[in-house]
Amino acid sequence: MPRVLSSEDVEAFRRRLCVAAEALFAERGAEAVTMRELAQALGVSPMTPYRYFKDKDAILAAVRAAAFARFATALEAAMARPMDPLQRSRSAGEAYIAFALAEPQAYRLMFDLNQPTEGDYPELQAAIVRARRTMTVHVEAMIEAGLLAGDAELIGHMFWSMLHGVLMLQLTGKLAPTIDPTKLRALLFSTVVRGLGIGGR
Amino acid sequence: MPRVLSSEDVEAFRRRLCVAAEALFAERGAEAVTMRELAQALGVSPMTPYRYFKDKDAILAAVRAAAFARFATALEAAMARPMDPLQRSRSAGEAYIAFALAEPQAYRLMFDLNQPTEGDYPELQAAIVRARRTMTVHVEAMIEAGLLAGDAELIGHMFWSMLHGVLMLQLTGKLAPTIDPTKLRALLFSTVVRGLGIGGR
DNA sequence: GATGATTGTTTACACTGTAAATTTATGTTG
DNA sequence: CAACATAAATTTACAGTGTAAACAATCATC
Repeated sequence: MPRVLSSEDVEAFRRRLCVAAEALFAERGAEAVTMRELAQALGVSPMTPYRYFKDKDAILAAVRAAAFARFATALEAAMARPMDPLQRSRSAGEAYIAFALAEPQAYRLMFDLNQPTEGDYPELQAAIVRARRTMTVHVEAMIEAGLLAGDAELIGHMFWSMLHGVLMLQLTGKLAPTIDPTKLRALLFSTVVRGLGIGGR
Repeated sequence: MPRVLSSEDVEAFRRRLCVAAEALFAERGAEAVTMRELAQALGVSPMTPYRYFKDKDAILAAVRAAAFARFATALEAAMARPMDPLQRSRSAGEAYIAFALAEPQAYRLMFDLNQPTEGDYPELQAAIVRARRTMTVHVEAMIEAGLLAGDAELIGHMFWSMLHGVLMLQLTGKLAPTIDPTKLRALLFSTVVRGLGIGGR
């Protein structure tokens, strides 16, 4: 145990801890993971994490922030290649869905969990606003391109609501067994697109 | 303490317990409520509830079942008066929203919580299917009236998804502060209705 | 090399759900 | 009616939780 930790060391350990925590959270849900087993996974004593994070809530906040960052990165990547606004919008939606289905626990940590102390973690706060922005940029683009008219933020939230709704019902196993989630999403998307009058007519 | 409990007595205590549990759950969330304080709220010792329910999970199941029942009753009431299918559908949607906003915790208990042992409680199971049916009846009516074409269950799930999405984002405080939930719901509803081509054109 | 600060560990505590032992109060029986 | 049997409720006890506080171990600096 070296006497002094460079801030890189601290950062490194924090990252290591976040990775381990994320893996455990993804397995059995955040609530079910114990500080003691998290510590064991890192090969340190149960109290060591407390040197790097105030408490379990702070760890949760860090893991959430990381998830938001990955999410934003995934969406930005999906919109990176040049394409027309409608394509870009569809691509963003697909990336959103892909992320939620690939990392359901991360998705729920981000968008389902209600962390009352959320405001105490500026890093998390920043990650959230970045993710939110990523979700509305393409709507603005569509409006600017004249494909759509109205309040960009409101319309963005509409797409968000609809995606979030199906995904949450699917992820929590609430859909009727007879329902094919993919079909349901397709119907939703096409209906909303038609309702907005995008792409012609 | 009478020596033998009639099944009415048992039922009565169970109901009393469920009411108390619901109140506590609504205040601070189900997870945060302690068996000890639930017992205290009932004026009994901490272990007494275990005579009437196997464990805390069973209490949660009972509370959820009660919530589903109230929910179904509310929706059925909203659809009771004779009206044309479109009105009925709108009325059901409004009742859905009203319930979710009036009892957000109950709503989350019903539709957000993932209770892995859900299948072990037939009463809960029954309450769930009743609620689900209530949510699709009016879509079937619309299809029969020729206002709509397609798979009733799928379309019903579409409405459900969209309602659930906005409501969850609102209830978990994820909407941007600039967004008016009522406006958002109105936009969603009108867009989907137009997209489905209901009511003319 | 002694000192002091900083890292990590050990111990300890209040709290959780609940199993097991124990008490209490009643209905049944001699 | 007294004695018992038994269901109902309570008390006690335990393993496990997050984490505060005491402690031990390491190294930079004089």
